[in-house]
Amino acid sequence: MKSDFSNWSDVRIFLAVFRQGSTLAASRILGIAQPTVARRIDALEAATNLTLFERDTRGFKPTHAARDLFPLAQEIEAATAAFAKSAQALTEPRTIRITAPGTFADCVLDLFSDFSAANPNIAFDFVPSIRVLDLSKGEADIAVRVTADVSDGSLICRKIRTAKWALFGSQRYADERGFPKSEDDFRGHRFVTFEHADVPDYLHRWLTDRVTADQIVQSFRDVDLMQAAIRSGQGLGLVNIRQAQFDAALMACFGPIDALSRSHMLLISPDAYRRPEVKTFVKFFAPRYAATFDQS
Amino acid sequence: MKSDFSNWSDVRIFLAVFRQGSTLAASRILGIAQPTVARRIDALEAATNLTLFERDTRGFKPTHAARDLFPLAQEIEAATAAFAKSAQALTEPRTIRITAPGTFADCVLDLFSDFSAANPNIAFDFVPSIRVLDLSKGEADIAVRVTADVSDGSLICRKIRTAKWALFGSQRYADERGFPKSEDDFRGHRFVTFEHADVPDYLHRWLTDRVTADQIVQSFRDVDLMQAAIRSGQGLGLVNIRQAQFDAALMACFGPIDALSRSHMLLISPDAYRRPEVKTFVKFFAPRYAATFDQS
DNA sequence: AAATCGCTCTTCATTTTTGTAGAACAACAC
DNA sequence: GTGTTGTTCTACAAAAATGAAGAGCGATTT
Repeated sequence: MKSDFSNWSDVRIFLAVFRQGSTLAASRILGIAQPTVARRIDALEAATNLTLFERDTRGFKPTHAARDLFPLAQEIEAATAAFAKSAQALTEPRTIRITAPGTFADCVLDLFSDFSAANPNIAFDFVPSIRVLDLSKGEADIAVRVTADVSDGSLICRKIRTAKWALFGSQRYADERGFPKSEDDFRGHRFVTFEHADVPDYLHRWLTDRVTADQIVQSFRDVDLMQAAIRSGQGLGLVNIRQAQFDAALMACFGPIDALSRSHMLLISPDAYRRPEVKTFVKFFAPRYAATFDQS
Repeated sequence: MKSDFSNWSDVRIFLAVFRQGSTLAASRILGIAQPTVARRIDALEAATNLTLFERDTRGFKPTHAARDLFPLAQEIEAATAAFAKSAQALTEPRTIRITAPGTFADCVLDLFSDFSAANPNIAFDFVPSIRVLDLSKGEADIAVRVTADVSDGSLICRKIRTAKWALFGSQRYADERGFPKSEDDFRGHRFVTFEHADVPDYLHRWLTDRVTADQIVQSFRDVDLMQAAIRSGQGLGLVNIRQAQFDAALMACFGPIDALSRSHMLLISPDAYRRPEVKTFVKFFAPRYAATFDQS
């Protein structure tokens, strides 16, 4: 009485033998040796205390007990098939759900176009801004965040860029008024600034906290226009350091302003990072993003 | 990519680890060693191409994929439980379905009482006379038959008794008229016979085929009465040889009449004979039946 | 009547799986 | 701090399952 039905795989063998009518035919279907098939049936019979097949030289003929059990064995088979199918589905590429600050889309749209061209089978779903925490709850796969603090240690966190800012002016401005030497030296200088409802205003606020309203000669809603104004000598303005490198006319008054540094992070839920398509995307995205500029 | 989900037992392990949260706790539940549990999970992950658990020093934490798969694994578990339960039910003693000639019940009722007293958990179901063939279709488990021919070779056939018959008379009859020497020597003799609607009449017909109607002096509907008539010398009559041994007054005219020999068979379907309660019954019944007499 | 085919069973060497024992590590209690 | 508990790993030896090859046996075909 050691009825120990723990080897569930034996019902796979049972079904094959039942359907084929012989252990030899079953062994061919199952891809295992015939003696093994016979041994598994012996084991199943021992486990159930039943005689499942009538053996003779022309094959294995199911007994009444086996016929009774057959439909139940099929149920098991169906359940395992569903399990396997679902497991298979989980390995297949799915839509990558990504969340990012509002300004993000404008800046890196090209990157997504490029990626989609190279990987046409990987789709994206841009989910409206949600908290970082929600990543671990599975509401999104990837989040782009500009804050430095990573609240949830279970998330994979990849710093893809540190945006640094400095105060720039033109040669003409320098000739006329000179450059301030530090952020405590703004008296008598003139500034241009950038403001937009969709963009975090910490740059603008940093300026207004340090200069009087009449020192700000103009406020732009477009970065390029503001840069043009700086170039033409209308005032000093905050520009991303790497972006400024492409504009020879811009000259930094002094070094990067640490208080304005912001890390750009890619946060990925570990579950998502296991998915090959997510890995592929991150690998593609991170270096290219580092080379891009945005205002946030 | 050798996704070969053939070891169904691994979902048993999967469920235990999922529920316990650690391979060690799971190993205790399952009664197998912890490294084995961990290895089975590794194997399942390899088979499904999924990471099912996040390993660390405090246990195995299910991933999202594992959580998705869990309900399906439970389905498999439920199906195997149903299978095991059904298999278990098939091993438990069931009613023995028995079919026999009409006269049978009267003759061996005591045997059933005795058996039931000794095996109170084994029940019987007397099914109305059906053909032998129906045994193999599973309509009954055991059949008692008196014919010699066993049509279906797949049935287990046990000859439990050969009933032989001879013509008996009393000393007084012998003194008055002498005994016939053979069945061709019935002229001038007188006979008694037995007839009953519920009993096959081959004995009676054998007699009427060989003697004239006026030679039969009396017909009884009760065997004991007929035997008493023979004893008193009223005529000769057919009596079961073994039954006659108990009645010293009865004398055989000549040897057993072969044409009247009948084998009593116990036919058992192989499926039924595998059931322990059926085996027990047959073992009990066969020798006792051989010691009993009946008219059929 | 002989040959062939499709089975099952047995044996034995090989491969695979399992268990045991112990190291290493984090969390927690005292 | 220190010890204890609960966990995962890694070896390595032991046990078990597997496969290959071949004997034997009926039924069927030639």
